[in-house]
Amino acid sequence: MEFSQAKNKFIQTWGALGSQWGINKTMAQIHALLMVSPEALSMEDIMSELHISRGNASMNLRSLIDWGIIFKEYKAGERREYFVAEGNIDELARKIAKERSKREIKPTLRVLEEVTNLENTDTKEAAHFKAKTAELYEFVSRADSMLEKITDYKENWITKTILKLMK
Amino acid sequence: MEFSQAKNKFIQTWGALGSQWGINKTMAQIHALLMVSPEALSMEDIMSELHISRGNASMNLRSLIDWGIIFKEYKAGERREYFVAEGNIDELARKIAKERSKREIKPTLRVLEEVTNLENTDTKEAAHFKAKTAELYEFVSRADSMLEKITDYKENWITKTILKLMK
DNA sequence: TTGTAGTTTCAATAATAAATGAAAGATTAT
DNA sequence: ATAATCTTTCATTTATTATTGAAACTACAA
Repeated sequence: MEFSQAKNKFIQTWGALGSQWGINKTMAQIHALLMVSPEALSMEDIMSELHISRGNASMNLRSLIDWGIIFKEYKAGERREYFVAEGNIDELARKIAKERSKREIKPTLRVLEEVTNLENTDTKEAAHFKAKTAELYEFVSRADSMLEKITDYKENWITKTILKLMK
Repeated sequence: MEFSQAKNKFIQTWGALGSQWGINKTMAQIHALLMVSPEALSMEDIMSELHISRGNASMNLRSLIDWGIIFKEYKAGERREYFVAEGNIDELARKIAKERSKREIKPTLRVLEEVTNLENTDTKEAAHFKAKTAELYEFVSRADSMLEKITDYKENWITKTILKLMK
């Protein structure tokens, strides 16, 4: 396979994966492009490589920066901004996990906690509801804290230890 | 809070969470409804509780069955079908993890493997590309196998062990 | 075999989400 | 100041995804 073909395939695949995970396609593609670029790229570079508009590029670059997985870079004597991706993949995973936890899991936990505090458990339905949501709360909370712990070890020795444990 | 309010809030929240994870809203809502229902529900029940059409209900029930997280139930002497959710939450998580791995992670791994096999690494770009995709392959592959191992232990002792280890 | 009670399919429509591009904002150089 | 270069915003358009509903299909009962 040609380099340009391989690169394109990688960007498309990463974009598709993004969509399935609730991240918009372009955002994932820009990230893919920056990951495999040895040099920082300008907005123009990104627009022309991915055939997207200025507005689209601008907005998605901002989102990626908000997520903390790409950074701005300035070149001496140049006004234009350049962008690079987080280079360390463990760190990338850590940031994504943290962000999704903050945006999705934590709010869900708050709702679960709220609805499981239902006082009135007269009916069979209400009692079952309370039990199930409590169980769900426990589970989600446990999973979230596991994820947090696994990803918080930057050196990632714990991951290796776990894998060894489970051989 | 009233039971019916709490129930509604839970269903809405679960639906919203689903969308963010690439699962359609109705599918997640049906699942939420069945999870908190002590009795099996018919398609009619689901349609009227969620105010959705027959076609929508039928299609999403099928998807949920394909995922293995809800089941059909037949009542003696009744022609109509009833549905119940997987009751065990660990088992639910295991099935979801397995399904997403099969549908998304495994295909991604195949592409990563393919593109990283690029022969020609003359240019700096190509060399960097090969290195990055290889690194990504290693990472995704490691994460996938961890997930598999964690969720495969039905009794889940390993999860508890890990949490203890990381205190 | 016809009717009844149910389920599935799928083309049409509606709802949602993403992308465009032109105008407005910044920032630096002259 | 004014121009030049670059970035951001956001109303509009376009693309994607979900939903509807009516017809086709299935299985059983009379």
